[in-house]
Amino acid sequence: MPELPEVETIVRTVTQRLVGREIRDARFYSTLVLRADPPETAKRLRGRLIEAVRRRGKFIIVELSGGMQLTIHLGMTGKLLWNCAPGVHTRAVWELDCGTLLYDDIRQFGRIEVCEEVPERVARLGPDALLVTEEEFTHLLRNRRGRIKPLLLNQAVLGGLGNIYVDEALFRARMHPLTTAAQLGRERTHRLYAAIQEVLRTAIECGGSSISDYVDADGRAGSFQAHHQVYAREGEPCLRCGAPIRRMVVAQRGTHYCPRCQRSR
DNA sequence: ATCTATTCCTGGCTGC
DNA sequence: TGCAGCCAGGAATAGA
Repeated sequence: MPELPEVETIVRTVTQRLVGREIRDARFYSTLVLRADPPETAKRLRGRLIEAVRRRGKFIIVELSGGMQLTIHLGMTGKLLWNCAPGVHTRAVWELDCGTLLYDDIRQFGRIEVCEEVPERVARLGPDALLVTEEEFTHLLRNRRGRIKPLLLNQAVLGGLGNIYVDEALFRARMHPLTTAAQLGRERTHRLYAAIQEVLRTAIECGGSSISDYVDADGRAGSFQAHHQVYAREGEPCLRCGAPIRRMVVAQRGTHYCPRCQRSR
């Protein structure tokens, strides 16, 4: 499941290879992923130079000459692969002057957009979880009556966190997933902010988490799953106190926490 | 504003 | 071995 650290890893893997290169041709095989006309979209890309590759939240944004933007969201099972052979799950191919970039996506929850304006779904994003300052973060939580886990998953509030990293950050902050955001004081807000930053930075250093089949553009798996302390550890002992990790459903997501360490509501 | 349920998808797993 | 049924979840959407 690609979240911020996985997307960041992919962007870092492909940036140097792509910037300055030309898109010679593009092909799209799925109108679930590309909700537009494939030949027309390919035509808009042909001959463009890649000026920059950026990440915003979980989006990959490829800036092209002439103000065109290629925006990719990996959904649940999307992958960008460099110089790989296409397979049954290949949904898009970009032929560059120096190699081939593939978009593979088993479940097709991912989306590809090509347009000159910032796509609506990118414009709606809150501040990036990796770049947000503690002051901004404090402000985001203020006057929120909702519970902390759904709030952190809300991309319009904070961009980039997904289910795994929210659970891991809440554990490290020793905060219960159902804690009301507005009732956090300065101390607990600081603890949560620090936990999010720590989890994201360590996960990026590890090249992300490979839970099901995530790999970066060179096919390398991440290793942060070895550092998971609660995610997918239901029934296993808490690494801090030994109590069995519990699982419940919050915001329709599997939510993993230690009932002893994460008591504060 | 905030909540819940539903939809989109397919591979992998469970249980008969 | 086969197969039905269920589960995983990011994000949009509808409705309460």
